[in-house]
Amino acid sequence: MPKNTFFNLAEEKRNRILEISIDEFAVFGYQNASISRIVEKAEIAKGSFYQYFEDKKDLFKYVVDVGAEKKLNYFRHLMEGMQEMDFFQLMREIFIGGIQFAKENPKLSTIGDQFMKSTDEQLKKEVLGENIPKSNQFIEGLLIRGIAQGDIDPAIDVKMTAHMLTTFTMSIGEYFIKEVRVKDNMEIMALVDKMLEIVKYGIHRK
Amino acid sequence: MPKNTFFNLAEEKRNRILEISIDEFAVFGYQNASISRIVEKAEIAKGSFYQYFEDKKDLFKYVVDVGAEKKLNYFRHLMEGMQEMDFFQLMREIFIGGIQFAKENPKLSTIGDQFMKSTDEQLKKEVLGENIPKSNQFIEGLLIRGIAQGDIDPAIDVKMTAHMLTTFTMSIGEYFIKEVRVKDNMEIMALVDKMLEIVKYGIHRK
Amino acid sequence: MPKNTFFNLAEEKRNRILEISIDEFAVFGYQNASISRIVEKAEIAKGSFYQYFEDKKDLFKYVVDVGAEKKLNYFRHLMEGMQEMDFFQLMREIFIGGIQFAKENPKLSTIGDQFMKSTDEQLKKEVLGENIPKSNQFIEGLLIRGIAQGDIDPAIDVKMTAHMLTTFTMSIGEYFIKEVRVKDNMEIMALVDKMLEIVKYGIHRK
Amino acid sequence: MPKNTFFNLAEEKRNRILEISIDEFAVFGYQNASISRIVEKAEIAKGSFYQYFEDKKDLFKYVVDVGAEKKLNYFRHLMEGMQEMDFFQLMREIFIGGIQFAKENPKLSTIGDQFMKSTDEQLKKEVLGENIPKSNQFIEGLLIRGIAQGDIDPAIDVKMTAHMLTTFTMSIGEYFIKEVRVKDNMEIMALVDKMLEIVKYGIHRK
DNA sequence: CATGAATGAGTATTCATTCAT
DNA sequence: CATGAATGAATACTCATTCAT
Repeated sequence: MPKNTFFNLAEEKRNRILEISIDEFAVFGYQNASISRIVEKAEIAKGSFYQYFEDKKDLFKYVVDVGAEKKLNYFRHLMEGMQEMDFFQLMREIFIGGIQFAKENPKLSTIGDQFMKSTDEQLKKEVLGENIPKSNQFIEGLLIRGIAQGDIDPAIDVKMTAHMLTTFTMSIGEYFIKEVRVKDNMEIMALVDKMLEIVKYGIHRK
Repeated sequence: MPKNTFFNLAEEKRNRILEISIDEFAVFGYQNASISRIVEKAEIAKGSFYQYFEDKKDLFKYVVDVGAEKKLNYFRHLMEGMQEMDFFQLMREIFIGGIQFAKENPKLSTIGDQFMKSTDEQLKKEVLGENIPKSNQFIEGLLIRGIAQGDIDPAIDVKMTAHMLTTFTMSIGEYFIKEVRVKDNMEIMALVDKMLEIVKYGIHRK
Repeated sequence: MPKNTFFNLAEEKRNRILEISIDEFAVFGYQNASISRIVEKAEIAKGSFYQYFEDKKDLFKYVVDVGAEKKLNYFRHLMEGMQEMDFFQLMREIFIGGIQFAKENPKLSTIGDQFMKSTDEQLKKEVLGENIPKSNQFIEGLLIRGIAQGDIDPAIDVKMTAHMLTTFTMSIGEYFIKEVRVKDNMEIMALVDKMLEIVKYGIHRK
Repeated sequence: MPKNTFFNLAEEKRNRILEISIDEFAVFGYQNASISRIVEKAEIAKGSFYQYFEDKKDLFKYVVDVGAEKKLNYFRHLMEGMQEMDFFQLMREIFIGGIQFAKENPKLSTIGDQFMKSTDEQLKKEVLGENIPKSNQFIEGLLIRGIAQGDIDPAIDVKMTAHMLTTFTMSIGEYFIKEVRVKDNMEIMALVDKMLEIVKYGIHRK
């Protein structure tokens, strides 16, 4: 976590540092991001940086947290309506939330994707803390609930299915950014529905 | 490509260098891999390294190639029987081949996965040559063929479905390495078949 | 140009670095000068060096500039009296200025001479900027003026004569350093006047 | 001197090595010339090179010697007619010989010029041997003879005048290569005569 | 006489971090 | 809280030369 000194900063300055850091990590990734470049662009002294953050990792952790926090907001409304929705409606919301977040925060999205895909387990542990929040587990929960409520085939392997869906959920934003470009929301919805059809009924000839 | 000097080396030495390089790239990734560390571990002089390889990228390219070559061997038999198989049988072989490769070559598998997931497009272009072979396209081809042969629902969005399956194909080795540990082959087959069931018929309650 | 950090340094330190760099370039020339040797002698950290200068070329450029600046000072007074002097009086001043500079700044003089004689046109362009100031042209101008004022034989080939005189002007400092050793100024003047006699009337038997 | 092994080589090979070395030194100068590049272009083994030559310097020495030898041939005829010529006729022959050599052997000429201008005294001593044959001395001799024979003003400072003329003799080839381009011999003669006029009668208004 | 692999000290440059003011 | 100079280990890479065969 950043030190108190950082949060005591004038908002304008704090935001400037944050935005520039996001830019840096989005473009260069964690390893190749350069503190020197950041402080130069942000027009703060090198020493000041280390008064705000423990070190490079501390800044990165913060940026990732900000992204996660923002992303969560795209799902907040879910929690409320959750009870009334079945599994596929929920997945629909999750897909849409993920895409929306990626569309509106492409840099944070990129940082998050890159980070999740990285194999630097050491870094992951340090950034996410001990409790690497297996996003798996959330979807696993949904699947179990879906089975209980009779939406989902009880014959599936839950863990594996959760992995399939998680993997895919995570790659979805990237796919929309890279391949689909910015389509209007109607088109996005249509594509999401086609995806869900597949998840639901598979791809075999009906 | 490594220089001839490398291939003229005694096999023992050549393998030592290769193995140590694979270790290095698997642990640190391309950017953070250190030539100094490699030559030290391999007990060769720095200058010697540069008699064998143009530069770091040349070594990496070689390691990736070795991995690709090895992986291909897991699919060679496919090409033959390809005509008689339907889409789902083919996917089954692809999954199994991928898993087998990952099980038997975890480090090379890691290197390949990391590399494919990396966002350093420049590096990709240089390592893979101009024609970055979108693995998407292969599966796209299979899907189109599957539709033509009546195995697959013509209503699907081919591009998107190809992306779903590619994403998953690529994460599958990783999944087995990380989650499933080394199970016996029977169990693996069973799991693969469950996956295919899902791809084929979806997860909804039948 | 060195960075501000360099000019903010304590004068003692700044001079130490400058002197040691001058030594290094004078002895080894640009190509063979070693940053490592410089920082070691100057007892500064390697990283510090790169806080002061962009790179090796930046340091060299600075050293050359310092030399040029110093040399110019030996000619400043010329500009004023220029109007009243004829060509031979001007050349006299130029010779004397060059010799004086070389006598009092032998290392800078060496560096400048070496640099001007070097065949690395790329380096020259980068150090001197696009406008490689052909010293030829200055003397060409003086010759033309001399002809107009009736001091100089209009039958000479101006370009070639300018080249003769320039070449000689440049080698003059070197000559005095190497061959004549440090004589008193009276003797130097006498020699300079003999030179001018030759330039003026040639060496044939009168 | 190259080792005997070099002179035992088939003429074709020996010449190939020589020509390629001349190219290399002409383009890169002594310091930046690369043995690796030479052996590669000449298609000989690295080890073979060191069977022919002691080291890089040994090769350079040889190349310089070859150039000097060739240059000397442009002056051989001089020695015969020397007795009948006066100083200015001799200088004329020397200028013309120098230009001719530079025109017909531009690479060797470049190597020689660069070498003579270099300030690496250590190298000079090693290449030329202890008795650095001051070309000064040759012209000094001519001047003294000229004075004795009544061609030249006895009032001149012989040493200094020799330096002036030497400096100029050496820069003359360069001047013709760089500025005058390949003119026909008539024009060259005319320019040489103008030069000599200046040396003889100076540049003052007659 | 030919070969070419082995060597290792050397190069310029980068970068996160510390520390004194 | 701000500053920016100081640090030094680390990086990829080069090159003339040696040596065993």
